Amino acid sequence: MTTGSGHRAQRADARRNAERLLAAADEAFQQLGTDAPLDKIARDAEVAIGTLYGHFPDRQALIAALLRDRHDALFALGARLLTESTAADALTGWISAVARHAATYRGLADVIAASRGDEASELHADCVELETLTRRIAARARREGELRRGTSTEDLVALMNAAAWIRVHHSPRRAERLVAAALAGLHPA
Amino acid sequence: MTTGSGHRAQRADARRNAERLLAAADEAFQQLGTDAPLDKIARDAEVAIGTLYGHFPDRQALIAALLRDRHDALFALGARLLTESTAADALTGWISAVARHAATYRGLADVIAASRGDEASELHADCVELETLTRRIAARARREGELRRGTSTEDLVALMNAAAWIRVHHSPRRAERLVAAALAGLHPA
DNA sequence: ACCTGAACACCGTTCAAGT
DNA sequence: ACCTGAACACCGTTCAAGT
Repeated sequence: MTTGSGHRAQRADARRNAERLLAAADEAFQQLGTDAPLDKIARDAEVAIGTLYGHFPDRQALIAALLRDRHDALFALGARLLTESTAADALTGWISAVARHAATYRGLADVIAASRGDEASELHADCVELETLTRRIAARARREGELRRGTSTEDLVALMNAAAWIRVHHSPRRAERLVAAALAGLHPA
Repeated sequence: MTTGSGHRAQRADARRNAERLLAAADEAFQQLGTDAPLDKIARDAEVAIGTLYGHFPDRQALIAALLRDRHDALFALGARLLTESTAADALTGWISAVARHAATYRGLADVIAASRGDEASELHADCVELETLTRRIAARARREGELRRGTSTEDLVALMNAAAWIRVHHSPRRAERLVAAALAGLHPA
């Protein structure tokens, strides 16, 4: 207890390290994909490798921390689409937005797909939230005659992930064309 | 020259090693995906790691050798579809067959997509052949009013790869439903 | 002509020792 | 409370030495 300033100094230092690590990780993932070497990230952040593990117990934790803000923005967009757009616009807008998000880093679509089935993953809660929003947006589209009855939530999740994969491995344009074609094919008309 | 039997014995041995390596690689790729450890493959084949590199200079060479037979069968199917099926059946049959093929190993869709743009890849020639068949099957479908005019060969290649990705990361059923939806959406009607 | 395995580099992960 | 980096295991790749 004495002064407390020692504690504050420590925490500020730790916080600074965490931020440097996140910045380095973002750049590494952007350049090399989600399986970029962790020791390179530590080196770029100018901290020891043990410090990285101290802040982020595994690669997933690092990815989850980096996606935190993006996910919050994405979920806010989903809520807005549900109330402020037509059912059709909400559906196409949501699928595109999630596909764009899951293409933030090469390999992210694979990580997200793997987290869906893995309760222990630090991304699992985000996947559940994402699926819930997809379900609600899909339900509205179905109710208003914009989506075929047989189409499941997981069909749409698969479409979003596949579109993200195409964005990375082919091009954003191809991805958008596939989404447009698939949604046209899933129309009840 | 002497007897020649020495040479034959050597070659038989080398051939046997190559076959053991291919069998081990097939099993490893099937279980662990295309980035399975090469030293595990050598160990399972009961040869030294140097022997693996002697036969297959890199991972791509190993994958290419394993796909050789499958690719030949796939190309034969493509040729058959062009002559022995309706334009519509040829298109759906081809897309499904390639998607199923590219999902043989986890990670194979990524390898194939990467080989498309890489002339140095040992799989590049196969990718070109695959694209040529896709182009011809698509051209016929377009001519016979089964495929929208704006649809490019690469759109279809992207669809096949994405379907393969979904087969692996979601399920074959989702993949088939996406292909059906996308092709419906790409119909001119 | 082919095989072997030691050697080196690289990366993930832990932990005893420091402040 | 946090940081450090040595230590170990694992994997990719090469190559000198063997047959």
